[in-house]
Order: sequence, then structure tokens, then C-alpha cells
Amino acid sequence: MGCRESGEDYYKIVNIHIYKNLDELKDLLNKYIYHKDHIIIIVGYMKIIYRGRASSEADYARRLLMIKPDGTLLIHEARGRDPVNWQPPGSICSFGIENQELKLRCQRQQYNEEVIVYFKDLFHIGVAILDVSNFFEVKGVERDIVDQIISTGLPIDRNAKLVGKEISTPHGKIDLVYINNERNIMYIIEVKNEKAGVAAVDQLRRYVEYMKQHSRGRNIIGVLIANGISDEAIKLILTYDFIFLNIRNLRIIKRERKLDTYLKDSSVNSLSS
Amino acid sequence: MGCRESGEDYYKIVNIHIYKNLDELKDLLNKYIYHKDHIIIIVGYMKIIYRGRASSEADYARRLLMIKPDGTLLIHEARGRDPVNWQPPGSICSFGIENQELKLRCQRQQYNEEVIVYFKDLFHIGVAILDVSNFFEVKGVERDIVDQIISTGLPIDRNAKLVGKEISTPHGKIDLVYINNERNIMYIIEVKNEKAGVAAVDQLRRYVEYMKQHSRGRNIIGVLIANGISDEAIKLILTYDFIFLNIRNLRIIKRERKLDTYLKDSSVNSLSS
DNA sequence: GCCTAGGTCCCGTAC
DNA sequence: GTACGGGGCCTAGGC
Repeated sequence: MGCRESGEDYYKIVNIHIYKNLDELKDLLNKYIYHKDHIIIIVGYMKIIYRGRASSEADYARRLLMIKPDGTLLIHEARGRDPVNWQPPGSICSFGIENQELKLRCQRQQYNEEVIVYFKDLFHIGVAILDVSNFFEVKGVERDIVDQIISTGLPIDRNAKLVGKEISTPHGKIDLVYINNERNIMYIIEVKNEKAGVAAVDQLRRYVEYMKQHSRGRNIIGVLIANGISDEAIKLILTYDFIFLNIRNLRIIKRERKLDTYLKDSSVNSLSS
Repeated sequence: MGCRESGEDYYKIVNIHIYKNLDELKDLLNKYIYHKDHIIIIVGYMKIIYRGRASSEADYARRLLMIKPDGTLLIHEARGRDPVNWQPPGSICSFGIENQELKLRCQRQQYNEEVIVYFKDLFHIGVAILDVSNFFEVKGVERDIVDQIISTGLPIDRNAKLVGKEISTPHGKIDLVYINNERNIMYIIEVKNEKAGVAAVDQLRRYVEYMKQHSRGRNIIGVLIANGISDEAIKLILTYDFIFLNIRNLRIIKRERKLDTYLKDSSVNSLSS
């Protein structure tokens, strides 16, 4: 397999053998750290020590290490989505030499954490120039669901009016609050984009209890809107007389299902997941 | 900068220019996928489309892409610890060609998710052979703290006896339960290795409420043991008459602080964070 | 397989 | 800055 000279493009290979001593290599690498958009990639035989909120030691093994210009450190092995060791953005990295080995220290101010890497062997060093793409679209997040409810109205009571969103309580923020003045009902809405577990029901419950204490006289109804629900969570929903709405049903609204069909369906707890 | 032939070691550079047509390159890359411990690394100008639980589109930009032999896909930009797009272990990846561009599709059975990448330009392709290190030590996790409490006893009441751990309730699992029979007190212990917020206090509260209903007559006391606590959480602790213990204090025990000093300190809520 | 909870979670956002 | 909650969270452990 051949070899490629790269000058005009966005990946430079650092020829390890050129460097007579580690000092030169160390200095070069330190120059690349924090260079705008320059990512250092090292494949080598390395040992890792991490000390901080937790601590870990990993003996020498073949791993891939990356340093990003924002101070991110990533060390990957052959498996898993997550790095075996890392340092989040903002950490301060620098190369040194110890016992004739290249050494990397990455420190994080917050948490007083550090990762130290010792390199016994280097298989490849490269410097890539990468982008930060700004216009990254993501759809389907909780916020969008909340917005959809706001724009289409509360499915279980079309006469209820939105009176607040992201309402702060000592227990956290209530996603949405609706009120039907004629029937003297307040709806406390909790939205989860994922499948709801017991924690979600309890979160809703403490909002409802809080509002019961702070708006006496009103009927408070808790409404959980989520993408499915676990068995235990269903039981709690029934225990507390809350209402569960599956997000799928809301999506069908958007696809022009008749609204009155909805009112009928939603008059009872909808537990289909 | 020079170039390095690599045969004996653990990084092979794939010379892109050697391949007259993309077909050959595509076939080569497909051969490397799922090779034992072979990680494919591609630095290039790529477009990404993701569809699944959420969805996203990222226009062409310079990014670094990795495929691990366990089916992990990672795509990184110049910033951030997390990849901009990814696929967890177990996904099925294969290279193809579309509109004279190299194309990668990674599919995940579960969730029916897929990531599709189109490469307009390739700056570097490498194949690394990495390890999976088995003996990775981690200390300081919540379980260790729980074990420590079990071995040293409940600091606030040395006469209380451990009657259970990981006790299942409809609201989740209680970390530890202690009982002092003489004083007819049951302690519900919630342990957090991190700084406690309102969610942790509420979690404790629902355990306490549940146990109040299911062990009538006993005095139930909620005890939160955590690594610091937020202001709002303190207020809730006081509201509910719970006890907060800072994990630091427990650690001091281990360092041979006198136990009776402890009993004094712990007889009141310890709110120092 | 589902469910539950922890994590060096990371990350954005509001205060 | 801190605090709080979401996330395509991921990952390990139970059942």
C-alpha cells in the first residue's frame, strides 16, 4: 500500500521516524494543540491514568487518541460508542516527556480532574483540519412536541386555554399549564419524548401536588404526554387519576385526523403504547 | 513532511489515489468492516443524513468518521466530546456508491434508525488495529459509597441495623433501609455520588411516602447522602424534615476520624456543601 | 427481551 | 458562573 503526500488538503501525517528525539516531536505536537480547527490524532500503545470524580488506570494497550482545538480529549478502544477515557471541552492539554516516553497531560479546572497518558509506542500521528457545521437540523425533540401542542391546542379539552409554559416550581419546571375556567379545571402537562417510566409519573405528581397547594379550589388534572409508557408507570397513572396521552396520537392529529374523533378518544385514559 | 510505510505495525494508510475507481475502494473498505479489531478512520468532506428517533441533516463539511468492528459509527467535528452523528454498537454498516460518490450506510435494527454519509472528498483513510483492555479499574462510583456505608454502619444512628438494600418499590429502588427497633425508626437512605438536586430529594420523598403507607406505626426518616447539594434541594430537605449527609463527611470516617465525633455532627442536618 | 438507574454522563438554557 | 432537565443519551445489571 502506497503513501500519500498531503499539503493542499486537510490531513497531515506526522512522520514519527523523522524525529531523532522525542523533544522535537513533543514540541511539534504542542504547537498543534489549540491550533484553530486542528485535531491531533494519535494511534499508539499507551497507558492511561485518570483521577477526578472517579479514577481509573488502564495498562498499555493499542488505542486511538484525539485532541480537539476546544480542549476535548478522546481515547477510544476497539469497541463501544463511548471513549474509555476522555476530557470534556475546556481542558488544558500539553505534551511532555517522562522516562523517555512521550507523555500527555490533560487537566480540567472544574472538578480538579486530570488524564495522563504515557506512550510506549506510536503507530500513527496525524493532524486533521475539521469544521464546525452550524446549520444542523434536528427534529422530533421534546420542544417540538410542546410547540405542536401549543399550536394545535390541548387534545383532551379544546376549551382549555394555555396559561403558561416552563412554569418554575421548587420541584422543577412544568412543561405546560392549561386552564378551563368554565369547568374550573387546571391541566398540568408533562411531556416526554421518550417512553415514560415511573420517574416521569412521579415528576408529574409532584407538580400536581404543588399546584394543588398553590391554587386552592381548582380541580387539578395531571396529563402525561409521552412516547409510550412502561407497565409500572401505567399503574401509577391510574393510581393518581392522571391522564396519559401517547405521542403517536398527537402526531396523527397533525396528519389531519378529525379533531372530534380525538375528543372522543381522549375522554378516557389512552394507555396504548 | 514525509511519509511512512506501515506493514509491521498497527496502522495502515489506504492510498486513495491508487484506486482508479471508487468501486475498488468501496470493496476494500467493505472488507475491513467487522475485521477483528480493525477500526476504519476516514477524514473527508461529507454530508450526513440521520433518520430514527430523531432526524438530522448536516451539509457537506470536513469531518472525521470512525467505524469500529463492533458496529460502532462515530462522526466528529472540530468541537465537543460527543460525535455529531453516530450509531451505537451492533449497527450494520456498508459502503456503496451513489452519484459517483462514496456512500456509507449504517443501520440499527432496534429503533429502525439509519445514518447515511456521502463523501464528496477524501483527505485520509486509515485502518488501525486497536485493543479491548479488560482490566480497567474505576473507583468512586455510587456502589462503593453504598458498600462503605454498609461496612461502617449508618453514621447518624449506630444502633440502626441494615434490613435491606436495593428495595424495589413502584417508584424505584431504595438504596438502603435501616431500622432501629428500640426507637421504632426506619431510615430510608438515598445515595448520590454527585451533587444532589431537587430530583434527588423528591426521589427520596416518594420512597418515604411509600414506606409510610406500607409500614404503619413506624417513624420513617429520609436520609439523603450526596456529594453536595443545591440550594433548592436544601429547602426541600428542610421542608420534609429529611436529613442530609455530605459524602465528604463519610469519607472522613474512613480516614479515621473518631466515630463519636460523628454522632455529634450527624445529630443535626449537615448542610455544608 | 424490557425496565430501571447510574454516569468522570454531555449539553443547552435560564437564572 | 450555577442549576436544572433533556438526550437519538450510553451502559450495566435484573428479571
